[in-house]
Amino acid sequence: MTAPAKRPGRRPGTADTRGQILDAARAEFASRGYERATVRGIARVAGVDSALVHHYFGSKEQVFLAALDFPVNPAMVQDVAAGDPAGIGERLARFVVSLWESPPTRERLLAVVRSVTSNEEMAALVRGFARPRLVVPLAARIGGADAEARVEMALAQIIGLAMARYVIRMEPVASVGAEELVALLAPALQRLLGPAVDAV
Amino acid sequence: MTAPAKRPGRRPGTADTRGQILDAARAEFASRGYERATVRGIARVAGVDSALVHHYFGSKEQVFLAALDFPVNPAMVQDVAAGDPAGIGERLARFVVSLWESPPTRERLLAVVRSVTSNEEMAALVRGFARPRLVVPLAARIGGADAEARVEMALAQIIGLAMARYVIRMEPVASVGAEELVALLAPALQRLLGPAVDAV
DNA sequence: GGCGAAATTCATCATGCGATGAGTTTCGCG
DNA sequence: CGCGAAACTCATCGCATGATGAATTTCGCC
Repeated sequence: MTAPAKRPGRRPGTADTRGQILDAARAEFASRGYERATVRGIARVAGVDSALVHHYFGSKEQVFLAALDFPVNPAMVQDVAAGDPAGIGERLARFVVSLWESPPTRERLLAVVRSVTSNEEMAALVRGFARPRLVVPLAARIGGADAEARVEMALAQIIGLAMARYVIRMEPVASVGAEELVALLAPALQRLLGPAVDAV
Repeated sequence: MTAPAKRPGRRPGTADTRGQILDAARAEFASRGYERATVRGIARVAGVDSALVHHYFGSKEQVFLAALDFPVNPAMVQDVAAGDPAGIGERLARFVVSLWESPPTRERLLAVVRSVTSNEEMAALVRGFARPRLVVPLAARIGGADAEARVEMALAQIIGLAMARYVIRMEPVASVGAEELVALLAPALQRLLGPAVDAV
């Protein structure tokens, strides 16, 4: 009645076990970060022996990389950058919030955020991704002397919001709905990225 | 010439060994985060047997807490909140940058940031600190309907900047000087916390 | 229907960790 | 100067981890 007496050897039928392992890995890495997640834990969640994880992926690090499989392609960033500069904050906010509110993407992003703080390789990976793929294109689009720095401030706003909402879970931002989130983020981003407003 | 042949037993003279252990712990926790830092590593840096760390502090967690000893007192926040609302962004930016540019404080903050992502207890600690000590007082001061949410966006901007600059080390913000940092941060914070400007 | 390849588990290793208890040396009070 | 307490190391335990290699079962092709 309980455990179906798991015997060694191939299981009958066709199940996407590899996929289940990846799902389990994503969940574990997202909720614990790279260091704290364990191959055995992933195997347990996937309902599988830990050696099978090694069989498919070789090492913990490779499971991690396979589980990430990053879902932001350059065209999306182009779509955000193009169009009316007066709406760039809103478009970027909507894009970011939609990424975070989609569970599979959120898991990947959380895994990255949770791992980047204690893993220099992860930091290097993010660094190598962010600058050419996000900072430079967006900065080119908005123009101005300190364009890159302003784009990075916008990125910082986004990263920090993710930390506050999903990692630290600070109230009230942890609980507001997606639409209110956009309403909060959009103006902040707009002021960083939009045409000069000469405020202060 | 090499190692002075360390024997067991109390060492002659008076050395602040406990303090050295705390320094080593701060350095280790700051650069690796809670999970990755090890009691043995701390002991090695302090030039001491790992059992001595346990002798003084009992457990790894208690070393961590002792190494933190948080240096932000409520009066500082009051100083930032008080005064001309038109200057609150600048005052807060200067305060934050001065914290991060002071090495001992930076180590403590980095330890927190590096640990909060993979340690729910740490997250709870930050949550319990941020809301009553920072969010509520500042929100009360600036007023308005969504004051708390706006304060948290400002906090998010600060947290995210710390991540970008010190953890991920994204260029250019990783390398700009303190004064330029203030110049970048101040307007962003001002727009979040200052009197309504009705932009967008 | 046989056979190689793929899928799966089992048993096991070496390593590094946090922690503990016992032993040794020095300090400082009386 | 004696003696208890404090500072310090050593040896060791038990545990969890990542990893490996051999054994077992099923699949799918010829």
